[in-house]
Amino acid sequence: METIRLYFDKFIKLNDSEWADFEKCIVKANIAKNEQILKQGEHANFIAFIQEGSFRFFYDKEGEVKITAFFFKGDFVSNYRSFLTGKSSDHFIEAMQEAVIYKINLQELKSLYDKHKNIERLGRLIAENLYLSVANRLDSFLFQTPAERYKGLIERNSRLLQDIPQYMIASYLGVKPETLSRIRKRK
Amino acid sequence: METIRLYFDKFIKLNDSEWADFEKCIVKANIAKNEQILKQGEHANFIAFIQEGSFRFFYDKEGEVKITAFFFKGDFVSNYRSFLTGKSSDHFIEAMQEAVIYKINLQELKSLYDKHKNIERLGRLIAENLYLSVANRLDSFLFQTPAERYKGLIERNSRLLQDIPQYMIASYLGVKPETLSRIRKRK
DNA sequence: ATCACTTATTGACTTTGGTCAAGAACTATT
DNA sequence: AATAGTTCTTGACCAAAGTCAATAAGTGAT
Repeated sequence: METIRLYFDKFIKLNDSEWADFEKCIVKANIAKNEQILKQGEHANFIAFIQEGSFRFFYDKEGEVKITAFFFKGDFVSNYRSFLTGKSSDHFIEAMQEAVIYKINLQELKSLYDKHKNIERLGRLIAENLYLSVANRLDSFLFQTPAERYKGLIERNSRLLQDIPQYMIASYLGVKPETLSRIRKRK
Repeated sequence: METIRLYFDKFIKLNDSEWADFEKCIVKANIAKNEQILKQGEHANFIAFIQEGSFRFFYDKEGEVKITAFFFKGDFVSNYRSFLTGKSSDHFIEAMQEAVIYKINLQELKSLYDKHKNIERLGRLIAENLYLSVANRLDSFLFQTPAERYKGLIERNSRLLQDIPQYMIASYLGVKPETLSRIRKRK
């Protein structure tokens, strides 16, 4: 548990009493490859911190699969919209590799927000952080071509993308697998 | 000032002492049409609440103008990314009509976060709220055609879009004015 | 090593939106 | 009302990505 505390320290350093309460609400889970930690139609009543492994966040309507996000080691994983609004998720979250996560439940997090100002602040910092990720991703669609998005993605994440099939990367970039194949060839 | 308090009450009800401190940090400003409240290259050291009027959030590189967002009455307006990261803004924010806003300075907001737990919470709620807006906008690019984006936009905002020229709406939707003109014709 | 299965590439063709240019419609000012 | 300046529409053509189908390459299991 101390290893995960170091990760949270990057957001905010909790004192021992705050951390003790926080720790009580965290549940460690080992996730098998291809296991789904959230299904379409469920409410995302948790947010989880990834200690090891990676996840895909995808939408599946009548066999048409679209990958909206990848989550890697060190990221928070959830359907944050569903988490915030209480509405049911339109996406699945599925482990792409064996994974270790620390889950915290929505209700418990809310009472931690009430109890500790610093955890309330942690909640703000997480929200701001997630805002920045999604704003960056939106920008990549507003201002970049698929080829530029691909270039940026591999520059930032080449190692993590190593064992992700190309058709999933294509979906994440918003193009068809054939198109990504052609993008890769032409440079 | 009491009218604006009602708006903030929708996020969180501040008690009189919290509100008194909050109010001290708020600066009312009257903005002329076409006035820029943030310029490219500046750091967005404020966040503002719109009491009246509307703004466009746009990027201008060598005459190529792209509208990334509109902000209306009741919205918070800023370059939130620049606000959070401290980096300079790559966008302008410009009033499309005469406007009345309440600005709060970044440093002052930070000390309010330190002083009042409820304002810290307000900060979280604002961040969560802005997350949801940008996530919805990203979804509109991931899952919708330009025609669907247009339909959704006018359904949600028809009144507010009344006096915005079509070429700006096209830019917001990520298409050229000619294309929007054709979309409108074909239905 | 072989076979089955999944993933990636390639080619031919279609669809959608972009580009460029001309003209029509609208607005504001005198 | 006339003019100038925007904004919007339309047409002809172009470019980029999608679709469909065939084949190649890669992966795992026996």
